[in-house]
Amino acid sequence: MMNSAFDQLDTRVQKWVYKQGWDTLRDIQEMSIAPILAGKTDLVISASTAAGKTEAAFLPACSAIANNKDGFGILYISPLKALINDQYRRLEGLCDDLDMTVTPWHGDSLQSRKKKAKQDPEGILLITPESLESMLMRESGWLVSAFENLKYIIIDEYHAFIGSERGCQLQAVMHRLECLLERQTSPIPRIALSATLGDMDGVLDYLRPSKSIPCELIVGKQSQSSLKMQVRGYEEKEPDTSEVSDEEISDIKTAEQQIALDLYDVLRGDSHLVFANSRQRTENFAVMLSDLCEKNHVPNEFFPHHGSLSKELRTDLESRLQKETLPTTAVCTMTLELGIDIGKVKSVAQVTAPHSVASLRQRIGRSGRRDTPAILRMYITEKELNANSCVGDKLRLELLQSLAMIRLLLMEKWYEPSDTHLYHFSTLLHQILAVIAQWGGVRPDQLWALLCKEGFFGAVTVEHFKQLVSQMGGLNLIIQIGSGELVLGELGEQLVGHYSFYAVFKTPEEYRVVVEGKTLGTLPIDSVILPDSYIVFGGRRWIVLDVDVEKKVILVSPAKGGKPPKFGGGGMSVNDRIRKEMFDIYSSGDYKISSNGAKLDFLDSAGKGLFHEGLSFYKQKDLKNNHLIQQGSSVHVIPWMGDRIVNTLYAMLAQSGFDVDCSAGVIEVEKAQLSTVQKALKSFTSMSRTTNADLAKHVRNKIIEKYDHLLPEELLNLSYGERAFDVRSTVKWLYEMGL
DNA sequence: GACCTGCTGCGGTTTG
Repeated sequence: MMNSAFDQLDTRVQKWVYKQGWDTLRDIQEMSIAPILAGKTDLVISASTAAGKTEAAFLPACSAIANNKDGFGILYISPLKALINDQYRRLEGLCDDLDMTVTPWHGDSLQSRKKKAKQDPEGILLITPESLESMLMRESGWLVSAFENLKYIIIDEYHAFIGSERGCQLQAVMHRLECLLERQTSPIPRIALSATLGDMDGVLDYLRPSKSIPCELIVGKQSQSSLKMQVRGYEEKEPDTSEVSDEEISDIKTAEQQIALDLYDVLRGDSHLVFANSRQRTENFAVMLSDLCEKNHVPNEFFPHHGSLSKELRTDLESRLQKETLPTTAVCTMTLELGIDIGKVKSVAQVTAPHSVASLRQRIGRSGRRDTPAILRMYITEKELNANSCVGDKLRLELLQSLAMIRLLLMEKWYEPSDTHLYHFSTLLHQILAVIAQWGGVRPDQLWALLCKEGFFGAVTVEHFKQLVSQMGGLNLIIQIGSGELVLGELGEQLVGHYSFYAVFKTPEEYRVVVEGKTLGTLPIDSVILPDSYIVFGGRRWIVLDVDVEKKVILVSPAKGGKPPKFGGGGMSVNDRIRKEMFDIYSSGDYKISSNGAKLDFLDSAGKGLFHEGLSFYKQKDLKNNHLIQQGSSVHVIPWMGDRIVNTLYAMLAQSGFDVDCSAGVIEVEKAQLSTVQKALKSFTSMSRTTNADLAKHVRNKIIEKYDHLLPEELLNLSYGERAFDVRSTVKWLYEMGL
């Protein structure tokens, strides 16, 4: 371990490292020491889970503040309360040895601990962006003294912030803090810890848009651990009700039931994760697998885990996984994708195509124990074909997308870049209110300089800003007083005064699901649940006793039967690169992965059958050369491009009066002739002066972010248009297609 | 055809 970087650490930190029994530091830990101790640059540390990012940041940062006396030396910001609690436990030992205080500070942390830290701020503060926002708004005077010796800001799970509303708020809050502490000329170094990211340059720009100090990048070596993988195909049969009796029908298994049987056989007896993509499917698989345990008279080891389940149910399952004493399979959504400490599991199963390549990678990373390979099993269902099958089914698009994502991950090492060019006017409105609340009154030019000029609402022009401020005046959110300063209006006071103000993202209204006084979790208010109906929730079956609309409570009692409720949710977006890869696979007729000159096959025989069905339809229609085909009375447009371009084509066709439908990247134009649609598409090439906002004018529901309903129509069209459409790329594509 | 995250101050009850 003797090397110069390690020698620069505080001796007590060195001793702590020896005490852990580590013979060497990991590569990222070693590389981080010099730049962090120098403290002249920002830093992005990018590596996969369990590569030691936390220590890479904290070993040198703690060394640098080891002799600080007054005030917090390190401000650590995390997107999750659970992660703050995990990190507190991880840092306790090291900080004990340094005689340094660590204070976890979020909505659920102890009042006593917060009080102590307020009287004697010292060492490390672990906090959420929302709690930091509340400190800025309510205690900015105290902040100035508590942070007077602040040396570092460490941001954990940085990829979770990039491009989102919370990311916007985080940047604004960090910048406001730097201004409050008058540190513009000696900026506080920001250290961002992140999973492997798609677009590194974008990430470096995003961390400090003003670029007042440079940003360095440290990337961990890709882990060499091997991966065992199989994709399995299933066909959903249409039951032929004419020739079989009712009894026989009940014997026919749906594809999901068959998948549950296969999962039961292969997973029972060890610990695994099953990612099922939606809360409804998660509940369904958890209960099917539990039923199989009951039927076979063995103890249940399959449990659901998702964001609508109560904290208690979730932590029980997390700690059961962590203990590693009982075989445990969690059927889960992205709640177990990253962050929380559950140790490693033997294998990961993915039911239906993953939402993104980035998330597929995170999921695989959860599997594989010491010296054993990671194992991924993917279960894909396609519908049995008949005379009425749609083009998407005939092309076997879900299977094809899964194959494309696996190839992009393993062969190209490609992940989706985050979208950092959105407007986020909703968050800007929030920040205007927050800054006014912090200072009491602010001049419009000061607001503009603080929030927009420095760059994190960079796409916002002075004109946009004026429009927004005047709209806010009209709505009585703010008032301009004689001195020209803006202060809170009546509605503004109301919003800012309620505790729900601090979070900048939108949350739907929910019912609580309660059994005998114990809360199992929540359901969205628009899911229709009636008394006496049967539901599946938390992996068990219930009958609904009562629905209290006033108190928003659903009372349940154990029962047999029932189905998982719908949880609702928005749409998803597939990137151009994935659709192009899908096109390439069918064009070459080969989905296999090349490795050292060999072709690796990873598809089971049923999956191969489905693949060849899709491929033969592709060839029959010559889709390599035709992006438009006539099927009966409908014309199908198949661009093999991402959802932004598909949405744009869809909107253009709809506004030209066509009857259109869209699914999985295929647009169906009903009751139309090929030549008519072709002519229409050709005419769109002259639409390059149409803006994304123009297309958004015709969209009915554009309310996506928390304060969208308070925005002027023009700004709402702008932000929705940029999110959903891409006219320029669409016109370019139309030209390239020779249209 | 989707998923996830967070916030206050105070009043009540339980525990040491």
